[in-house]
Amino acid sequence: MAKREVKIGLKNDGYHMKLPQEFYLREDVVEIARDLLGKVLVTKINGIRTSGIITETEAYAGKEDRASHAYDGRLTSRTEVMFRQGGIAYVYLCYGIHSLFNVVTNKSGSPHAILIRGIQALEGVPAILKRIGKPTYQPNYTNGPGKVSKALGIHFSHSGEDLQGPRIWLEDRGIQVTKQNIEVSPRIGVDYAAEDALLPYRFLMRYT
DNA sequence: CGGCCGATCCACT
DNA sequence: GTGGATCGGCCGA
Repeated sequence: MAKREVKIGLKNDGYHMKLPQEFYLREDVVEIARDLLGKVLVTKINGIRTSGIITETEAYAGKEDRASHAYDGRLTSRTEVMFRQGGIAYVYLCYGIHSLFNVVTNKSGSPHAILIRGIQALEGVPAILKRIGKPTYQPNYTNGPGKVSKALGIHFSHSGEDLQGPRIWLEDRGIQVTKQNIEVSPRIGVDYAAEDALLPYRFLMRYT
């Protein structure tokens, strides 16, 4: 088998297994953030299919989490997406330049989300390289949240997209990630969140 | 309205 | 290690 284009499931896109809605509806956003390591984030933007293995995530635990955009129930036209039922994308503009992609989880009214902070490119590498303007792929080209969106063609206008839909979704391709391969740490860039800044809500996949 | 600032990245020293 | 890029969201007046 030369490529990773292996038929391992039959659902929606006819080739791979999309993570089902129930995956996103679970209560514990921290657990889901851990589960997302090793899953595959796929986009088909303007007919171009690109994907990557998720290697880094951060959980944002809703109204009680001072680091979350939805802290204290803050409901605005931007954060409204987080309050919807899990299984959709929350994408917002950061520093005026970067679109940051999040997975919304939990039931309607519980604004939990997971920031995807890193991937390892899997499919559509030429298209990814074209988007990021590099000649050859290096893992550090997709090891930050802004870089993830740039590589996969995700824009903040995609906020609210259904993850069972045709443009952005996640797949399980059977990549095993054991506890030994997971590193846990506090979240990045949330110093403003007081005591919540130290919560161990960041997960990284150790891979060689 | 006006002003501040962010769940970042990269080039440069 | 530092600073500039760059602009929508948010809050206060």
